[in-house]
Amino acid sequence: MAVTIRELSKRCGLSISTVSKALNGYTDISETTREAVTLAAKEIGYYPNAHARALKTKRSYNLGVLFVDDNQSGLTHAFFSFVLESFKKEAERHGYDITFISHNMGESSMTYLEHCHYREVDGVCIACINFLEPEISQLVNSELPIVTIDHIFNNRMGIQSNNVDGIQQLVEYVYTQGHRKIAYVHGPKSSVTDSRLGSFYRTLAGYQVPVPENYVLECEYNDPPSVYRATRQLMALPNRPTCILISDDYAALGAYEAAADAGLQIPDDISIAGYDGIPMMQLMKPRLTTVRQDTGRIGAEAARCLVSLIESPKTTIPEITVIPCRLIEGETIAEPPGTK
Amino acid sequence: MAVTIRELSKRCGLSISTVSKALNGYTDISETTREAVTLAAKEIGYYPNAHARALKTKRSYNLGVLFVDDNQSGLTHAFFSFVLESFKKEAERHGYDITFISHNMGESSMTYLEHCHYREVDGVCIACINFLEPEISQLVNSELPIVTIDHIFNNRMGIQSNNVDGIQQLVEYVYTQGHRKIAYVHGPKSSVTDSRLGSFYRTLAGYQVPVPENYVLECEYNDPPSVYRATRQLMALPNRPTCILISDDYAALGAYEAAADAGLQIPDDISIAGYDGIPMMQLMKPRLTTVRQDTGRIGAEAARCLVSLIESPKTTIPEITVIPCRLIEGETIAEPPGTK
DNA sequence: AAATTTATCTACATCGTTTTCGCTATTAGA
DNA sequence: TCTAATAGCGAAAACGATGTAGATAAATTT
Repeated sequence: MAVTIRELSKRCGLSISTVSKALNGYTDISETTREAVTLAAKEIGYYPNAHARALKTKRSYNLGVLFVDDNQSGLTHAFFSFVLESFKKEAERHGYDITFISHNMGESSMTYLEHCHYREVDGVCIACINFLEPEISQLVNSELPIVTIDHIFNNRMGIQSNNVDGIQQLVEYVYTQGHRKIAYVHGPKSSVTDSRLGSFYRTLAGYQVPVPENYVLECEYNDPPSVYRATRQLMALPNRPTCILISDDYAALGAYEAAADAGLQIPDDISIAGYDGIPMMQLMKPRLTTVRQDTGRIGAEAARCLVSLIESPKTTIPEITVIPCRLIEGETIAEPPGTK
Repeated sequence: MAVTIRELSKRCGLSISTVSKALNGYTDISETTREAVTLAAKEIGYYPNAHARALKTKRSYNLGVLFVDDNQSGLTHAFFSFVLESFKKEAERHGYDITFISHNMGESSMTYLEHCHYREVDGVCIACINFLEPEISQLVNSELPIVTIDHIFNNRMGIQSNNVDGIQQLVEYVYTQGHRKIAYVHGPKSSVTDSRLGSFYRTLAGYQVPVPENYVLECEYNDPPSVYRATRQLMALPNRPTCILISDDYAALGAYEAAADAGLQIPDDISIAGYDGIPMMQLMKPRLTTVRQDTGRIGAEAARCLVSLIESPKTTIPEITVIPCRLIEGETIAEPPGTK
């Protein structure tokens, strides 16, 4: 059994109130008793019971994490697991645990918001989800502190990777390498996809490079098979692109496979690039050229913002935090074949 | 604000006690009022506050998860993230949320056990950790329901993949493919490593295949660089092995890289195999031959055991649950060069 | 008809905290 | 020397639920 404040108070020969106040930094406690209490607390390993405290203070020191991708990859998501990990680390640094929000607890199914209320989380981080679901609106319209990753709701805090700049860097790079026939296998419609796709078109337009309609295909994020299919399709085109940009690093595995199955060498016969910069793809042969998103900063920033939103609601924090990203030159982009 | 039982009771024109009992299946409540209460609860979206309930009942419906690997990969662990995901799913099915146990909450650092008490978790799942740490002993010697994955404490419940059988299948397979010079790059000392290593030696002894001392090297789990180094070392041996078994799938990426850097083709010049069967490595070219651990069952079984341990402490559950695994024939094992 | 049982419901203590308010000394002010 | 201020502590009421023990009315038994 955990030790309670009552036992601690007995041991110190003080009232419960005094002990509580001593531990919580109230000023009407003498330094000597405070020290005595702190010491005794350490000795018997006292920690205030989180539930009792939450009940009284309405603060659970728990952050809800809402992360549901189309593939249900959950914790196994090749990219987001990194964001989550750093979110969690930063949250812990501030004294918060995290709780995954879902809507199927036991038999009873609850909405996301109900789950949040049930566990009384102090705030929620929403990431990588279908932001149009009504359940999400319910949550976003609630009074809960919320931070979103990779999506912006008006008057809600958001963390975003600089997708426009990322794609621009990437496109400029492949253009500089000599590519003029550049295809893009992008993810399903979402604000992230929109920024990247927009940046893709804009940058190429800047170079006056035309983009045939059939050079742009949709696939699922984090889903190699769908990229495999799209890549095969592109490779079979009469006017085959010399370079294919893929929605994300992990899914790019599908492109590696497609190339191998089509008998094409990367990058000699065809160039490819990913997006995300997950460590694993930097171990591939050839090393994937990609844009690294700073998962460490994205997650940590999200946690930091959420915490400060909770702990000092007045402070005006920038609505949207944009995290820079940077090109990683791997080995999957070469000059297009026949160049010289 | 979440809606409380008081408001619900007002709405129903009943006392708080009655409402509580109606919702908790007490028999001294008439069917009609029970229905009225349940209906009203649904209408106004009432859920009992988890903290208040936990405070009173001493049950938080929260499971602690303790997972700390040497590399601090945390949620990003290529293999364990799958186990965690299925653990979480199964836990949720039973109405439990999960909480990650750590020892650095905010400024104050607490032991794992203190964190468990603080959050009043109903039970703990321990996985992939240095099981010798004193903090772990403190936890294991506590009164908390505990289930371990891949390690057995006496009189504690444990879930284990059948490592002996897995390695045996693998060794038999490579032996059948004609290999006689088989090396093993294994993980650091642990019960899992011991079982696998033991099975490795035993199976080869059964075939009367000698294992030179320098064929067996230690590396870190989930750490491609250390496997890279070990593999390079093996490849540089005068009496080079024809086949190298690697500690785990993800780390095997280091072997792919090592082979490429040494100018060797897999599997033509050298055969390799992994262990775990994570999906990602089945997308590699060549597809990794490995032993698939059933992460779905391992995680789910761990959750199931833990929950039944919590909810019906009397039931005698098998102390140790062994989950079968199976060989996956990929493309990284071929007949040794010069065979014919 | 009185006594007893049964069926429903309610009052109240409780879980472990925090926090407001009041109490008692002691110190300072006049 | 007497009053006012202050420092340090404690009593008690919450927070939102559960669960025991009791209350009331109706039904049954004697």
